[in-house]
Amino acid sequence: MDIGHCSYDCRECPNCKISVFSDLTDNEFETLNYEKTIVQLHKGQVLFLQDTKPHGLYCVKKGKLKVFRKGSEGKEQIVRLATDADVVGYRAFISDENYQCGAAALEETTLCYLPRKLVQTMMDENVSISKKIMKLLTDDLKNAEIKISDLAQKPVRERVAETLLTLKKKYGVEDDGVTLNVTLSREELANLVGTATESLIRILSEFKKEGFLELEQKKIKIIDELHLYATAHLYD
Amino acid sequence: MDIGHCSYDCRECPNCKISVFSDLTDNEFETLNYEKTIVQLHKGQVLFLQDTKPHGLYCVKKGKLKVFRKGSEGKEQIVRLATDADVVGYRAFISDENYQCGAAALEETTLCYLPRKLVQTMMDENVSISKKIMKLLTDDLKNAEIKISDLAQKPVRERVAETLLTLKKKYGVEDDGVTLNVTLSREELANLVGTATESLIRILSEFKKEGFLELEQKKIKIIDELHLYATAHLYD
DNA sequence: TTAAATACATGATAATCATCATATTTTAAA
DNA sequence: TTTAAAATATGATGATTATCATGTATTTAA
Repeated sequence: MDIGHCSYDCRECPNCKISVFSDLTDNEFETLNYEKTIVQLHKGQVLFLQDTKPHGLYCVKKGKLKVFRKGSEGKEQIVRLATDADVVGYRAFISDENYQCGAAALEETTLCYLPRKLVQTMMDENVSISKKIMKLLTDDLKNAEIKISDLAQKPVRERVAETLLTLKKKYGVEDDGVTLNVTLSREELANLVGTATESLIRILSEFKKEGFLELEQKKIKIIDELHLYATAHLYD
Repeated sequence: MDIGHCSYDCRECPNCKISVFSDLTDNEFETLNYEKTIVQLHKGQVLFLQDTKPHGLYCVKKGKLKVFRKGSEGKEQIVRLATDADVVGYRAFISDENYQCGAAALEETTLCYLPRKLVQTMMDENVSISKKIMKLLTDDLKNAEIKISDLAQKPVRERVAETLLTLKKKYGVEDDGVTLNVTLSREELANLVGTATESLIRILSEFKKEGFLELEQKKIKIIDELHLYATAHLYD
């Protein structure tokens, strides 16, 4: 994990228009520029560990991360995914508790680290930040509640279909228009769906046989999106 | 669902000391008293339905509620429980979306309904309210994330044990010190655990045979809490 | 480049869990 | 109170899913 001081103006960051920090004054941007730290993560590297204490929060400049929780048997459940302009590690930070999830990079990722004091000052001075963090929380809670009812009610096959569609929505596709723009191992995909790795693999093969997908190593191409939607039972 | 205008001063409400509205000025209390509406729900009555539009939020004065989500097969998954001083229906309200969960009373319940405008004014004028709502959100998100990893990783038996302990923590016990202070049907318990009703019933019987519980109709007595903790695998 | 390690894949099997059937008990209604 | 309806309980069965075993492919490191 490389850490270095600011090398660019946050106002130049393309995410600043859509992120939590979009409505800052010039003064606030100056402070942000000065106080923030750049964090560079290689694929697989850990940003923070479950059960450790947060000292600030992270804003994703570019890259992809998984947020996961380890069960008693050591198996990890991916609870959420993050990408450009997302904020990670903010739940524990806001509620002043230890992280209950860990986070790790899915690919080369650049983040900005904002130390506790900076965030607190900004939240106190600028109401729009609180409001936007609240929006993050409600969105995350919404998705978490959907995930709960899915896990309790849908069979694995439906959840796999749904997960693939979620991945497309979250990370988009490559230039060919079909290849999911994210690289996950089968194990990670299984940990996202909430199933055994072998079951996930089997269902991917089924989907391939049925013509819904094409698989090339870790690359997944969504060929028949409509049938995926149908098997996911998303709209009924 | 009985609705009536305020008959008492919110400052008298025992929940006001611990709820979201603990740090109000006298002026704000006056407005609250005037604008709020009392809602009375009998057991089983619905407070709001999934996919409908929220117009305000509800503060539980006294009672118990379930917040649940209906799956495509009509089965409901209980996502959260509420009791005195809890706020319900606030996620959808804050993010200005339709309810994605419904809510219904588990017993005779009294709530205060705060209409949209009132809440918005109060949140704008009083920062402490936003902060406390944010705390609600982080707590709910935390619990939701735990529930996700439990559903994905723990077998039903462990989840039943954990659910019983959660119920004890949330609603406490009767004067005898062992009887759970909440009445749920077996189906509701199953919908809370995320399993089939028959499976839930079977495991309750197991726990009874093993001496962890005593069952008298809908009343559940926790006799051997330590063994329940052990089977729930909560601390490892 | 080759060997070792890791990830992926698939079959066989076993465990978990849901569903169906049915009986009993409890609750609600006539 | 009596009857009907609903909830609870339990057994039998089948489907789903996890685990284990093993083989193949892919990646990584020497």
